[in-house]
Amino acid sequence: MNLLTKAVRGTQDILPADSYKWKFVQNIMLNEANLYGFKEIRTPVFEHTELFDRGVGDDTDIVQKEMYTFNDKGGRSLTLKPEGTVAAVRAVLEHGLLNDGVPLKLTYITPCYRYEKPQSGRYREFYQFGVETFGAASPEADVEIICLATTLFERLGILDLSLEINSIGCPKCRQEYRSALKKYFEKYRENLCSTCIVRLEKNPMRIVDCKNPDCQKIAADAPSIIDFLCKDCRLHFNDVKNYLNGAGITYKINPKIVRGLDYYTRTVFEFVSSLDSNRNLVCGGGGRYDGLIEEIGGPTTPAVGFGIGIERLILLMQSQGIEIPKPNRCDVFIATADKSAQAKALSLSKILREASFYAEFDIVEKSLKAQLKYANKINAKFLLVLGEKELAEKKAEIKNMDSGEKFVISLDNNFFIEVKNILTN
RNA sequence: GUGGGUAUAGCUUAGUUGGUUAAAGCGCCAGUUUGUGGCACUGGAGACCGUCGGUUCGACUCCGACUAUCCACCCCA
Repeated sequence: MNLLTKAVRGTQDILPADSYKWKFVQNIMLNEANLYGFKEIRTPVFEHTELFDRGVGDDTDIVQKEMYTFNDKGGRSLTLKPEGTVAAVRAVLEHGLLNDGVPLKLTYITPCYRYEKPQSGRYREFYQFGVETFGAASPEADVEIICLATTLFERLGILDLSLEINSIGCPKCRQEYRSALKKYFEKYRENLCSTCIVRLEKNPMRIVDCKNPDCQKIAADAPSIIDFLCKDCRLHFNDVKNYLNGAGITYKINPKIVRGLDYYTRTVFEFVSSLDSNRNLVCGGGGRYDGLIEEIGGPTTPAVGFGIGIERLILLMQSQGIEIPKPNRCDVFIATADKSAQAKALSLSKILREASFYAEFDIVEKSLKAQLKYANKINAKFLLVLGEKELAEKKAEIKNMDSGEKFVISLDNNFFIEVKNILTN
């Protein structure tokens, strides 16, 4: 196929046959966030590259090899958002949103871009739903967001998601943990995989969640972050667990969750699904990032957030056979038997549409028979046929396409009242 | 970045050990006597078989490269 008529690798068109699903899911997300007090924020698709270097972290995979970075004609280095949080933080700082008092709770649905090899549930352009709470250091804030996520999944009808949580502490306790890990893994240096040998120097915490079986074996007995949490971090984590228990939210502690972005502190969590056979799909993830705002030049401000990939979510819903409500049916199709009736069809459609009924009439000059087939194809509830006879008598038949029942209605001033009665039973 | 699979009408697929006009279903369009859809029947349009090159008298079929796509790993949403 010609490149001219080909979508870019890793991108996809959402066609009319599917777009209603997106709308349904997005509406639920935004509505749910609103119930928790999150207000929508919209930020540009691209930002200054430095923002992500600083915010996401220089040595993360995302920054190192996955960003869509380009120079604009003014010589600025810009980057398409690889995730949503950092851009939201930038906007918060730029507009001094924190000066209006805390907490500041924001939500968004935004496209994100990462140059990765596409596969199931992974695209180069994907949509992310996110919520962010700024200015709340309390464990309640963490749990509120986890709560939001679980009710959201419930509302969407998704069943088999399991919540896994961990605490990766603050920079202080993490430093101790890091050196302990280093010491531990150093003993097994020659048995580690090549990437982990590099990690040993740069970021030993990532060895813990390496998927290489040899590394896993070694990591099984590695020290756990939880044993290295400082007093404050430990208390925070305990409170999170207690609140989750109190809220009846089941979870599993997974000390291997490290998360790939540099900015996380303390609570981190993931929602994992055992989709299909043995595949584990991270369907949503998030955590606390108390250091990020300061990192990009703002005041020291605690924050916690969470993101869901919409493509993955819809994939998951489809694999579970969850039915998404179909869009509204056409209320009335107005067919015309001859051209002289077209003007009337137009004006009657206009009346119906102005009253928020879904009405259509023929705009491609089909034969009457073809119009009826079309009405059937679009699954119209009612059919109204207009021709010379109807125009002359100012009366027409309207037919219930499901039952075949017919009613005579007038085409004069009483048209709307009579039609409305029939449409609304 | 690493590994594997696939590439035939809009969609889902057939295509026999390479042999002449490349099939089918769905969808689309039209008709089955005149102004009432669905069902059924009939007909029609629609594919240079991903691209380029090679082997051969002859390639959709074999070989190679490229591209695209899917899947897994890595990583992540």
